Amino acid sequence: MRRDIFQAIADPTRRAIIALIAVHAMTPSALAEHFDSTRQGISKHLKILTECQLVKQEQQGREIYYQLEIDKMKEIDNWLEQFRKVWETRFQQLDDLLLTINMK
Amino acid sequence: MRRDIFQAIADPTRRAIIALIAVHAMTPSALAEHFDSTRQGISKHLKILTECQLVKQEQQGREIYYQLEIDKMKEIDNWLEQFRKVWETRFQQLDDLLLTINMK
DNA sequence: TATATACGCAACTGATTAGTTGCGCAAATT
DNA sequence: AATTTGCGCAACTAATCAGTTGCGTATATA
Repeated sequence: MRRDIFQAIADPTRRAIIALIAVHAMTPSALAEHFDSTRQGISKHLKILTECQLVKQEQQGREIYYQLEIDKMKEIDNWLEQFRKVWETRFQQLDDLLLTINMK
Repeated sequence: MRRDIFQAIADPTRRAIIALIAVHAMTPSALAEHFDSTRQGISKHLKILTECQLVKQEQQGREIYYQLEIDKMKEIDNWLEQFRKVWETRFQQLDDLLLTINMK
């Protein structure tokens, strides 16, 4: 069982679920209406999202509302940080190049 | 064959490859030395990374240098954009809350 | 109290995946 | 010219994954 964030967002259905519950919490049945698959299928995705703590549950009577743990999404942002440095450096290099050309 | 960026970065070995070649281009054999798997195993990962255009090749004699297409990484950043709005809103809400408390 | 609804869990299936070994080919070295 | 090195490709295997159907259980409604 790999079950990390990156594995969680690899599936397009899960990314769609994340986008939906980012707006407001939803039940598995409500979510399933947005997709072609069954409620159980969506539940499985929610289980994976829960296991890697991207999602938390809130029981209300017989309904369970799933909500996005927005802070967990920042982990992806943090991972991207190391590459942001690279693309800023490359941009700087392009900048330097343009400067050199202008100085000719 | 899914083969999109999110599927590409789902594998920890591929993320490690990306991090390595972000610094400078490397050959499959050189990359393989950093991992427990075989050169062919690494080549398979490079093939997936190439297919989703996260990586480009440059042949030099019999060696093939693989280089990161840093711009493609920005696609992940773009996807995160929609959630940045959410976490900024939540932050703003917390801010508003604190303001309300202070006003009491 | 009977019935409908919302859900999770378990078992199953077909597809995909990460990894392997074993080629063959082209470039470099001897 | 013979050998070594670097590589991609194909075939295979074991594991994982997305999705299904079929339960059981708890909550709500009639």
